[in-house]
Amino acid sequence: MTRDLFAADALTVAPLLLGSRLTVTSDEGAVTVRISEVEAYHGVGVPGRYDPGSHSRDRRTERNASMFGPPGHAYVYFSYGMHFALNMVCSPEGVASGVLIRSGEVVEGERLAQLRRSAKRGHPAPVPARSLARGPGNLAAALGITREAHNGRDLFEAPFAFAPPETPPADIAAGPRVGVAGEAGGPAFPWRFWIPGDPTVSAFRPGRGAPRG
DNA sequence: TTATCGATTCTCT
DNA sequence: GAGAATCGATAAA
Repeated sequence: MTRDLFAADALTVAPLLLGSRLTVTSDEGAVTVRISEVEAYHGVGVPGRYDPGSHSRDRRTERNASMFGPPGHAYVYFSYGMHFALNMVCSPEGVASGVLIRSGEVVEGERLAQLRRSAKRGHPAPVPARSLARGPGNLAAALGITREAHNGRDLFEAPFAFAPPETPPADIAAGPRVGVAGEAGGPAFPWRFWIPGDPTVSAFRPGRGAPRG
């Protein structure tokens, strides 16, 4: 059962998701991405180190509620007034942990992904293929993810479809998380994982007050 | 190539 | 009311 993959905590699961495929289907069609970059976030109830960078670090709120839900489901949040971001919920129900899907390569539905990205930007100039799902906001846009339609939904049922990697990546790189403030965004938390050399991996941006490393 | 900044709105304090 | 798990444009170097 591939669903069992998500029973472990996010830090364990995150690197195992690299190279996996996620499909989202809608009336408009289906878009599939091969995941190239992820980040782990640990919240309430996860054994081990306190993660000050997580939405669910202290308590359950209305926004982060689905991070406490059953593993193998989606946690979708709205960011900076204009972007959605997709997480895969890990750990047993009641324990909050999730893997943020940062980037991927569009392997199916490139035309639809391109249309969605153009619509969001407000002009029709195409974006380079490697940038279609580069960065969490862009990936969610390419897949047509919204909080209303997808938050809390099962990743193994429509409109989602999830498949683990057929052959895991030969190499995996790890480093600080992107855009996370303070120590949680520094080398003390190398909880970002990516496929080295993959052109779809997003650019690193340090968070406010994040230490250099 | 690196750095800074505006857009836009939701969530939590 | 402050700040945010971002993006893309623009400026500086």
